[in-house]
Amino acid sequence: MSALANAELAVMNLLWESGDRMTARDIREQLYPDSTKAQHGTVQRLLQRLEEKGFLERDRSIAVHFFQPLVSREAYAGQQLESLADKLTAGSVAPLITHLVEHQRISADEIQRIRSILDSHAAAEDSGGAS
Amino acid sequence: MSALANAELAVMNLLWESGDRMTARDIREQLYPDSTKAQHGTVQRLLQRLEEKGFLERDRSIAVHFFQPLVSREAYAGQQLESLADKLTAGSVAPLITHLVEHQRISADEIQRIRSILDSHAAAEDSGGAS
DNA sequence: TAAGAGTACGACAGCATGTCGTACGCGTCA
DNA sequence: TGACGCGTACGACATGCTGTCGTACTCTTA
Repeated sequence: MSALANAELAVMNLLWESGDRMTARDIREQLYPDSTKAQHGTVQRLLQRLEEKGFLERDRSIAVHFFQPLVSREAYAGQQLESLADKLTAGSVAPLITHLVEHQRISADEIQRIRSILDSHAAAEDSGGAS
Repeated sequence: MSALANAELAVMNLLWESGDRMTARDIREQLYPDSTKAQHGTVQRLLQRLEEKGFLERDRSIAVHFFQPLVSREAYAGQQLESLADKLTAGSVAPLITHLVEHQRISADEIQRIRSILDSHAAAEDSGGAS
């Protein structure tokens, strides 16, 4: 999975936040509030490229297509993080966290949230699925 | 801080791994094992751009310059992770971790490492450095 | 001073990106 | 039925970044 450019990410953000499928018109109106005629094509182009990249799905059964994400924000974010770890820290996420924690770029609140994520995972492992 | 492209990252990797300052020649020989004359300029260009971006420092006091990183791998990695979180999850790192944990893209070992990072940070907060 | 090694940087091709224009399809309504 | 509006498909282009190379200049040293 490749990375998304700015405008492409903006489109995906709309789709992720809408929670429902959208038409190209919906997207254009939100992306370019002073919606001129020209931006029409721009949005179509962005949607087309996002479809090629496999980030969204297009319902062609109706004349006016509907668009919805194929990749969730969480999946994309997770994959980006993985790719970062692969490139920089031999696939390991811990060093990334280390730096953030040590330089206080993570709030105590965040730390607590992460800890409880890890804890709940450990609990699941214990009760059931450990390999 | 911007992102590094492939060739630039390769140079930084050499510097990070060497643990010492390097000359352009060192870098060229490791980056292009079949080191032709032309790659000379390529490496110089890469080094120049990395210097402009603030990723490395050049010792000009000698005719043959020495290069060393200004940004540690950990700092760069941490910053990239932050930037990722800013773009995708409103600055919060927890959701990124969540996905990785839930989809088992993190080993139990890694989880343990992260947990101990968080624990040691909490200990430091308790004993002394809380704001 | 001539040669060799190194530095500085202009120039270029390739690629992705964002943008626009245009051709075409399809339904609607006078 | 024909014109119009709206939507899709996509070619084309300017821009910016990257990696690459060539070339001019500098410095040291024999």
